[in-house]
Amino acid sequence: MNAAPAAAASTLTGLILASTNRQSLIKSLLCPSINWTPPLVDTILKQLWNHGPKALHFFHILLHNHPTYVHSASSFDHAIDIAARLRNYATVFTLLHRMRSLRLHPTPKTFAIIAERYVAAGKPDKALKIFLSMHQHGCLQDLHSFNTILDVLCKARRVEKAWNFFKVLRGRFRADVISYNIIANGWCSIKRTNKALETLKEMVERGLSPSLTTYNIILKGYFRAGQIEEGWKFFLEMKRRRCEIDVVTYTTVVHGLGVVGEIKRAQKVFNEMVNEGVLPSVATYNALIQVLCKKDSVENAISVFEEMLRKGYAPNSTTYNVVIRGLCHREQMERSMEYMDRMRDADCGPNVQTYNIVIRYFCNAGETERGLELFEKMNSGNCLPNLDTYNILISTMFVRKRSDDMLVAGKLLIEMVDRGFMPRRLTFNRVLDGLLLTDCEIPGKKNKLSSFSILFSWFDNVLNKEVANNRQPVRGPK
DNA sequence: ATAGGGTTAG
Repeated sequence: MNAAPAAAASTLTGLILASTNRQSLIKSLLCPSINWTPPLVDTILKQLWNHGPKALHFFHILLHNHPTYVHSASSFDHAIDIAARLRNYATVFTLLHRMRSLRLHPTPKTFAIIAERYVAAGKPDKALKIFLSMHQHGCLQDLHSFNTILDVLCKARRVEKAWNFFKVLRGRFRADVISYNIIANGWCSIKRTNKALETLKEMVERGLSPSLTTYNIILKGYFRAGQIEEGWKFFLEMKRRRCEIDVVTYTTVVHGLGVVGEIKRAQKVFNEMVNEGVLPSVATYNALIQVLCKKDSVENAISVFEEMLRKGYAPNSTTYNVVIRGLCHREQMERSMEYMDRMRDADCGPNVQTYNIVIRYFCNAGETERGLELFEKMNSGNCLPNLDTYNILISTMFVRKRSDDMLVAGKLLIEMVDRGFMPRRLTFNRVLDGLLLTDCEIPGKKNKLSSFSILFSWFDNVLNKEVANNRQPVRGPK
């Protein structure tokens, strides 16, 4: 997308976030000078990702109140993703049916989204059920969608379930090398390298040949499971057999050696790849920079970062975040702030992960005010806090044992629920206890009691839904 | 959005 629509999207996102009155928001959004297009709507939905209720509100206004604009299938997918993440399944199915009535057919992607959110909510059987019912929604299952559902389960570490499902249906869908790679990678991700090898043995017995991706999966599996020398031998064997090893292979080895502190070997492999005619990618640099930060020195990491710039690479937000984290870790907060500025100059963030890193380090260093300052800054900019941000800040509010901090914790708790984030029950109880104690100790109870009662009403509200006790990482929009 | 390589700290 070029700059103009992106800027227009940010302005509109700001307008939606600032609105408090439904009628006036409708009026602003229906203003005839706004040229609504699917990419514009998609961009706004992505920007509102960490404020799900407002995102859905916006989507519904265009859906129900706009006289001519019709949502695209991709905007529906975003809205369904957001509703599913809020565990608002009634809305998910309403939108799904609405898509069909508008003759916008739900695609395999739509079902992949719903399945992924079910799995993240701890309902893998619902995910399988929605996959098996796809054809009832006018969307045929094929090998592609079969592989997708397997991957969704594996990425959420439900590998056993994926494997059982796979065994039942592999004949019907004519499982291919990609299906097996997905399962093997799943086993590797839970450090069961031997199960991965067994699965691949079965694949070969069924007449399918491993690909370079297959080998890269096993290579990574060894390193991930801490089987460094097995990984190294496997890498040598790949070279000896003249597999066309690629940038992914090298990146895996650089990272794998680096995380166990084998910095010299990692650097040697990094230098070797260029000689072999395989150019490092930004991800390769990120791997090297990260391991230098962790196991060597942040100065050496930064010199690799500078070398990367000299060679004409464009660092991405991961690169910056890795450097910033390294600096924070060495208590060089001011320098990490400089790298945040460089991110802005490069038009590459900072993103919510960047803020979470620096906020966490300020808070852990006892500089609560600076953490809160950054939180205010992201809130007023175009970067909305996520669940991690709230968890970091709320737990920080307990360390100083100050009554004012309890009030901030209460305010943050209300705000996060308002934005569709479900706090853990523990968080709820801590904040309530904190406020209760404060109320007993401090004169001028009146204000405290009123925030207290707001919290109680929220508490009821949330208990009637379903308090999330599981800490599944939530994947962002695609 | 059919598979493999970089992002937290616990």
